[in-house]
Amino acid sequence: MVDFKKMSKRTSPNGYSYFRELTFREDYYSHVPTRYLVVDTETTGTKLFQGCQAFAVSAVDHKGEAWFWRFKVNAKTRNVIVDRDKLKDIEEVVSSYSHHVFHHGKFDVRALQTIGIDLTKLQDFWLGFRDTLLYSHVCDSTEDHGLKDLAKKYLNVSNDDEEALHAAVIKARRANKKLGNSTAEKVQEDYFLAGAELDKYALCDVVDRTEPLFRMYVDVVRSEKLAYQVAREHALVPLVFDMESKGLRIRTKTLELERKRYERLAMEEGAKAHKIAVSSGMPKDFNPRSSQQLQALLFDKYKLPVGKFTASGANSTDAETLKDLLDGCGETSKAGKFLSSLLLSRKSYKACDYLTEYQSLCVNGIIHPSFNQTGTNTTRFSSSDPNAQNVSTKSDMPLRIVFGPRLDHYWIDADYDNLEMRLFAYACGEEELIKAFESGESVHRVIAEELNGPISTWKELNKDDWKKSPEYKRTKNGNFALIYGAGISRADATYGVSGAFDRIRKRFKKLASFMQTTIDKAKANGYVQTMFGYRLSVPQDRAYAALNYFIQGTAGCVMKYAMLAFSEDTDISKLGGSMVGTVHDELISEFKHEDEQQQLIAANSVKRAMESPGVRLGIPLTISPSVIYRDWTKPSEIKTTFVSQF
DNA sequence: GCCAATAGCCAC
DNA sequence: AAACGTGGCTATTGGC
Repeated sequence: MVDFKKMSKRTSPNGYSYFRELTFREDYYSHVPTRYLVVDTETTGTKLFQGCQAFAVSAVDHKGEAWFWRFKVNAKTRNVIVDRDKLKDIEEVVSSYSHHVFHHGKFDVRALQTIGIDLTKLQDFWLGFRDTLLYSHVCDSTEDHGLKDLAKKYLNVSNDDEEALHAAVIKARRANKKLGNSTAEKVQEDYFLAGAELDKYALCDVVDRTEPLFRMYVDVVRSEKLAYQVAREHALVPLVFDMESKGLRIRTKTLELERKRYERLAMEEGAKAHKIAVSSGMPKDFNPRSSQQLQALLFDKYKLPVGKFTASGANSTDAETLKDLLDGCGETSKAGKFLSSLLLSRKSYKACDYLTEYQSLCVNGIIHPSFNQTGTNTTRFSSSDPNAQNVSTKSDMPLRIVFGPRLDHYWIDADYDNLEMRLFAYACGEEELIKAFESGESVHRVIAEELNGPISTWKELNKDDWKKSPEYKRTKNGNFALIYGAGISRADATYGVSGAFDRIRKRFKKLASFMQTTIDKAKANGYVQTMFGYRLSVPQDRAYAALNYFIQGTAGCVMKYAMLAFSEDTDISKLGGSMVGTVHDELISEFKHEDEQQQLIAANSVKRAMESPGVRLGIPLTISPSVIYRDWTKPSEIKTTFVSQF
């Protein structure tokens, strides 16, 4: 087992000071500053890179003195009409405090930038920055972190103000529409149309909600000794803020060409499917994107055999089911022709939808995904507008091709090698698996041989590439299922070997006992702690997920520390490198193109930064950086020379 | 017109 | 009751 107590030394690996620095800062986050200002903004929408702006600012200070400023909004263009005097006033008040409290401050700081107020320029702004959203996640990672929900739950503040505002906005929208102005998709984005209801609501948010919540959380964090974790989340905010500002370059020409290509394919195949459906007796307005109408055709008209069911008991029409049906009825039958056109058009629609979304969020060739520190139950980031963490890598839909480094720049794209499985093996202390990791042998293969016999006896062994053999692939999936908390039957089915789960537990005894202890702990305490001590509450009715929380949570922590290391690495800052995105175990950073020697320094530095959390844990986390010149689908290998010291 | 539920599918 | 985790986005559908 890893001796987590050893870590209390708070030493920092490879010369990085972030662990020590966070310890120093614990005091900041477990005490209420003597003077502070709570700030909130109201905006014309959430997409601040797409023209949405702040139109109102509310604030209250430690003494209870409150302010409210509001700007006019042009209802036609949705542009905020900025009043210079008010702006000056806001700046004067805000800059007279060294501590600023927000709920989701990253958003408010960005919102204020849209009207020309840049808080990040204030002296030591990020040091005085406090965010109740971050406190909320540290104190209870699983609960809803929305300001209204928290205030209702902990302060018993009603949502009357929001309901009144909502009603007023719906009314105002109708009037606005009559004037010929378009309304936003969501009611919240039209809050600027309301009158006094908005003013009241905005003040409530700071006076009755954020300010008292802040004081409450500081107490909780002090008494439950969570300040270190709060410090870590706060330390990340400026890095994430800069990462979002930087954004990813979109290869706009490729995007448009690909979008058109997928669109054409979607239309063509959709038309074929439609024609067949109508000739089979479906109405002329038959919509192949409707699962209900599909069910009527496939299971009522064609009488195809029912496969699996959806959560609510309907006959599933997902791709897996349709492929099975296609295998069953053959490609030449009417139903078969329909199904193959449908599958292709659906896939193409999907690609087209993604690309259309990217296009709509692209500004001057750059896209700025949000990375949300509190968006998951497990310390992972979530990403939105667009979600940069689910860009298709499929060979028949390689959408990563539309993302790439800026001109005269390259990316260092590095991901951890089998991060979660590795953390699992080391956390268990399972020597044989650890040995496999340290010798570079495939752990999936070790387990595959346990379940299927020696590799030489595998039935469908592909000699050139055993990783493509079904034995290997099934085992890999099974290992993931294990980490995800699968039960016996699901695990066995995924491994494709009956009794697989039990055999693994018998062979790897420490793995079995670690799984059980983790679940027991979660049942007893209501939470598990990652290897770095971040507390993750586990829903009581789903204790089986505890292992996943532990592993995924530890992996999430690894990435967060890696990002801290990246930002304090002097070689990287000398090269002007900056992070542009992360996909859970992958970190993408951008550097200006100079020469090969500098590129090697960049790759080595990224490797050093990303491996440093492993040094701290005593777990060798290996990463292999690659270089990207043109687009995200084409990494080229770079030989690094850096070796982490344990 | 508004909203929530449902289904489907992309990533790790 | 069910038991494979964490997310985000779009389209359809039906209730109010």
